[in-house]
Amino acid sequence: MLRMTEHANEKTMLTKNERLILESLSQAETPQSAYDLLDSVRDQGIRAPAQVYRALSGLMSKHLIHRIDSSNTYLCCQKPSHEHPNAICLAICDECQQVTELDGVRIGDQLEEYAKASGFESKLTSVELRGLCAKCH
Amino acid sequence: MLRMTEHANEKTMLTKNERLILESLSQAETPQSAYDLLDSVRDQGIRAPAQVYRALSGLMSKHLIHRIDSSNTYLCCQKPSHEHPNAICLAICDECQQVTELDGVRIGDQLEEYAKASGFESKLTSVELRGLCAKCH
DNA sequence: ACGAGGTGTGTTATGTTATAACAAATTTAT
DNA sequence: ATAAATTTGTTATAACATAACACACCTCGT
Ligand SMILES: [Zn+2]
Ligand SMILES: [Zn+2]
Ligand SMILES: [Zn+2]
Ligand SMILES: [Zn+2]
Repeated sequence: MLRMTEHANEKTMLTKNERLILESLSQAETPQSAYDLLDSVRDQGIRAPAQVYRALSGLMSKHLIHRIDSSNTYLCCQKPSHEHPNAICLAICDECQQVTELDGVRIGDQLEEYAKASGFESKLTSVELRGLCAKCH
Repeated sequence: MLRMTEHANEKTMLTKNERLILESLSQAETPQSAYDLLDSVRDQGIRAPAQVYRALSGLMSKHLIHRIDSSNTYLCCQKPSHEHPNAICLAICDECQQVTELDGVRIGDQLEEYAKASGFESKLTSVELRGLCAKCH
């Protein structure tokens, strides 16, 4: 971990492996699987899935990346400065794989309303839209 | 498969394995993994994952079951008569695992609106809310 | 009746995604 | 300095999913 003097901004508190994985993800043009990432950081000393999954897990809890459940892939958050929204909303193009992150606060609030009608108290919601992006349709 | 004379209602056109899996799923109290289902139908002649996955795949395309991407599990559709909505919305209790299916037409339309602002044309969206159900919170 | 085409089934093998468990190294706190 | 906490490296295994192929069965046109 980093020294105490660097604790100021919690978002920059990344471990070595988290930095490697985040760097690799940020250079990718499309969402990457954990094993894609493993391949791309092998030459930087990472050898086992567990190391990658630990880094991914840390980055997710810091809200710097998101996981796409429908494809078991990961991508950088496009709103890394946002307050943790109650929903993560990703519009994923089935043609070119580009992803656009939508406003998770607005959509999350709306969904929370709907759910509340059934007595459900939502904490964390995930929205994945599949279709065609502006370029592809 | 059934005879031609029974083709009338496409929703009842289930294969033997689809019927077995749907029956098993409908008796489960919580969402089941493919391997949970495999265990529960072993004594009815199903022996391999591929058979289960084929049945699940068929049932999903007939909109009789849904898959929960965040937990790799499957459950019966709670609105089996609904016209195929543009969104499947599941509110999943983290305490008791009960799932409530919300109105996918209404929510899907709303999300489609939001996405369109980014030029995205959505076809099929999935919403998974995590939290506590009415009983548990 | 026959054979072609389509669909469903059974089976084996393999591919893909993710975690458990533990020891060693490093960082931080006292 | 030493103890405590965290991060890392490593091996092994668990959990989830599909590929590929042979065979059975039904339907349809001849
Ligand atoms: Zn984000
Ligand atoms: Zn596109
Ligand atoms: Zn449904
Ligand atoms: Zn509950």
